[in-house]
Order: sequence, then C-alpha cells, then structure tokens
Amino acid sequence: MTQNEQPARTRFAPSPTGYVHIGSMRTVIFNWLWAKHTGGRFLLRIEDTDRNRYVEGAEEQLKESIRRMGIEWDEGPDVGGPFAPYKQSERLALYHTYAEELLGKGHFYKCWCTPERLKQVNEEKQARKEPPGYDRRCRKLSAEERAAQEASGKPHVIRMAVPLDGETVVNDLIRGPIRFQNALQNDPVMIKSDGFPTYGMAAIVDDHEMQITHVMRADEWIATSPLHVLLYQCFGWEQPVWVHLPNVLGPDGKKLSKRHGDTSITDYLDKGYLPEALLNFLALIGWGYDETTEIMTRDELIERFTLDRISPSGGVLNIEKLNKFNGIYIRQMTPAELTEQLLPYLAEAGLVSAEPTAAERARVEELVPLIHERLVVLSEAPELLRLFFETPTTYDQALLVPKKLDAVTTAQALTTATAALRDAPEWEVATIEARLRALTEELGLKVGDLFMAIRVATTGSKVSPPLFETLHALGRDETLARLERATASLGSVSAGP
RNA sequence: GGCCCCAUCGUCUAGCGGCCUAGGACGACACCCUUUCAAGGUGUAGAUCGCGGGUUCGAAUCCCGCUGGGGUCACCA
Repeated sequence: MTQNEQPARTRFAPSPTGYVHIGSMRTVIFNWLWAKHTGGRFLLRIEDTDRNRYVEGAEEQLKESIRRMGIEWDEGPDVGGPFAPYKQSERLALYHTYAEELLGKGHFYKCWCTPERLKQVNEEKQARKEPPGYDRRCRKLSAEERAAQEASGKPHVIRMAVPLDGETVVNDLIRGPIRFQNALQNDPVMIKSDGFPTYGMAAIVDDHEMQITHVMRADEWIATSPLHVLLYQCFGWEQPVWVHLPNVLGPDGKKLSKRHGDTSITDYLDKGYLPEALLNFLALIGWGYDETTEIMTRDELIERFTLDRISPSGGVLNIEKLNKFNGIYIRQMTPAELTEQLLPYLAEAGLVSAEPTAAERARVEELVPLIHERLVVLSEAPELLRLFFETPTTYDQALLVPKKLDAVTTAQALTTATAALRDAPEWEVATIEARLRALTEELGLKVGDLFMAIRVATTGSKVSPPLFETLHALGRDETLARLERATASLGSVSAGP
C-alpha cells in the first residue's frame, strides 16, 4: 500500500467481560494479519479497569478463543514482553503518574461532583431540551473553592478539560479526516473515583507506552476518538494510525449481539467450523484481495493483507458462505487428519469411547472417506456415521417400498438380494456392485428402485453414502442381518388384510 | 434528538474518470455426472451502481443536497 510498511505493532485490547464474539475475532484477525504482514508484533492487552464488570474466567476464555483460532500474540499475558504487565489493573501507578502530569499542566482537573448531581444536571438539561452532559462546574472552581474541596478529602474523579472551541480532526486511514467540534464534547472522566482509569485514559497511555503504531478497532469507537486524539495532544505524543474497522453485522443489518444467537467464536469452533475456514471467511468481511480470489491459506492471507483494501462499510455475516468455506477446508484434509478431528465428536455422541482405542480409530478412518465430501461441519459426523455403529431399529414402510412397487414385490426383491449377497465370492465393493446390478435385470427392476430399497433396508434412511461402499463398510454379516430384518418387517405388512 | 459513519445483485465483494452493455463468490434455478445425498462441471436469473442535482467530452467512480441504514452520546469498554 501507499503507507509505509515498517513493522507494525498492533493490539487487541478487550475487557474481560465475556466471550469473544465473531465480530471481535474479526478485529483480532485484522490486527494480527497486519502485524504479521509487516513483520511486526501483535499484542494482547487486558483492559480490566472496570471492576464492576469483572467476569470470573472471562480472561482465560478469551485467550483460549484466540488460541483456538491458531492466533498467538507476541506480547501479552502468559507470554510477557518488554512492556509487561499487559493487564491494566496492574498498571495503575502509571496512569496516576501521567494524570498528575496533566493535572499540573492544567489539561486535567479534579471534579468532586457526585453521581447524584450529575444525574440531576442531566435531567435539568433534558427538561430544557439541551443536550446532556456535565456542566463543568468543578472546572470553573476558584482557587479557594478548589482548596476547600481538596481539604475535605471527599472522593473525586479527574476529568480532561476539553478545549471550549475549535475542532479536533481524527485522521482515519480508511475514511480520511473526520472533524469534530470541541464545543460539543464533554469533559470526560479520566480517572474514576475508585482510582481506576477509564478506557480513554488507560488505552492511550498504554498504546503510547507499548509503542502501538496502528490502532485498529471497531467502528463504534469513532464517536469517542476525538477525545483520544485530544489526549495525545495534551501529552504531546505522536498519534498512532487510526483504523476504524467496519462492523460485522447480524442478518438484520444491526451490530452483532447476543440476540442474534451464536455470536461467540467458540460456538462456531465447537460446532466444528475449522479455524482455517473461519479465518479465511472472516478476513473477507470488510476486506477483499482482488476480483476473484477468495480461498486463501493463512500465509497467503498474511502475505496479501493490506490496510488500503479494507472497506468502510459494515458487512452481514453470510452463514451459507461460511458453510461452503468450511466444506472446502474439510475436503482439503487427509482422511487421517479428519479422523483425528472427528473422534471427539463421535466420542461425545457415544459412538466411540472417550479415549478412542486404536481399533476405533482405525474403524473411523476407514469410514471417513464415505462422508468426507458430505461434511459441512464436524459436528454433523455422528449423525452421518451412526448407521455404522447402530443397527436401525425401525423401518418406515413408506420409505422401504419404492413408489411403483408393493410390499410383496419389495420383500421378494430384498430376499433375492440377500441371497445374492450371501453367495458373493468375496466382500468387495466391485463384487457387491456386480451382484446387485445383475439383480436389477433378473428382477426387471429399475436400478434406482432396487438400490433404494436396499439402502433403506440397510441404513434406515433414503439418504446415505454410496450404497456399495456402505454395504462393504457394514460387513457381510451385518448387511445380511439388516436385510433380513427389513424383509421381515415387510412380511408382517403383506400378511395383513 | 445532537454529533459521526456508511450506501454496487438477497448476502460478501471487485471497481478508485473512459477497460463496465458493472466482474467474482455464497445462495437460488436449470442441465450434465450419478444408486440416494453430496462433491464436481456447465449454464441461467439476479444491481436502472439508494435518490436528485452538479463538475467533466465522459461518473458506480469527484462535489453538493436528500433519503435510508448504522454507530455514539456513562465514574462501560
């Protein structure tokens, strides 16, 4: 791109309040891709400055989610780095040092207004149809008043004294300059009364300290970004490149949230969407390489990812397309690889033991080719493979008897087929096929009718992997037993009135 | 409501003044292959580039207005 491509330092800075949703993961991916593309570093920083929203285990879950996607941070919790700690609750002293500095320069001021007063001010403003916001009372305190408040020792917050006029320009890389009137901004709280910094304070101090070169974050941060620019100006620090990413939207075109259902990245992973497929798919929401290329490996993505190709508009997550991608990636795996991935799902369904034995593993691997190209998502495997582990118990007569045939004819056909298969010289796919095809002529049945009757008789369903392979995998004894059972169920019908 | 962002087939997108009678992908539909389902192959439909003005010899591409959608207005991030 036109931008210099010096090694970038990017970061994903979530607050540990819950799971990582699919939109956040897309943000992670963009940050990570850009760092890797430029040969830079991707950091993870935990923004736990709101003790009211602390969620037990959220940090671990968050790290786990990112790792399951095959993404590692070069600096951050667990791995450390030159700017440790990477958790804001452990960096409190730093924020205070900087707050003191700006307090001294007059860019920050202490505010003793209580939440109750703030609320009241807002209500009054609302009543007067004025925009809500702090009235800056403490900013206008006289020296004596300030000294009095100071002496009282009452709890206070520290606010930034936003310029009363002029404008602040946020230079967003993909949107260009965005202008904001300073007069319309509020004096934001920088340090809360509990001594913790707010996002605006902590993020800017840390981004500067950690030498972040590109701040890539979700769209919704645009509105508060002028405050961040202002803070950089107060400190006299060089700003990072601002890159506000378009949102990943729900089917209704609104910001993705819990009400849209499975928005947690782990839900997708648990369902059996492959990390590679998810990565590829997510990279394509809000970014595109060229006119035709869509399927790209991790390395190709890294190689090709540039900021100038990020689009400014949000995109709806197209699950059908994700499914397609997942199928493509599944088909790229070897049977052995697929087997490994499938075992946990089969174990959960009770089809193999929790600690699969070598025999079970081998059995699954020989079955895998039968469903390989039919799998969309890993979790579908148990249903597709169940017929090889459990004998169908009931037969739907309507399914078993081909449309143009009756029960008696079908039973006879099945009986003949059973005999033919019993007599087959050996149990090979080609042999089974030869026998059965010959049968259609002998019986004068249509290929589809005979095969379908056998399919339903042996699998209990009209949909299955290819018949001959299926019978072969079932084994002769099991095949014959199922055939006989099905035939018997038909007999009871034909014996009826 | 104020401020801000966005606007190409149903969806994800290509397009950065002439290559566009707008390309690709998913989905849909049809056909081929075929023992079912898939996979694969071929093809069809689908976007007056949100609307209206400009600028220009020429606009999806630049400018303005409108409309629509979204975001944000906390001692949350």
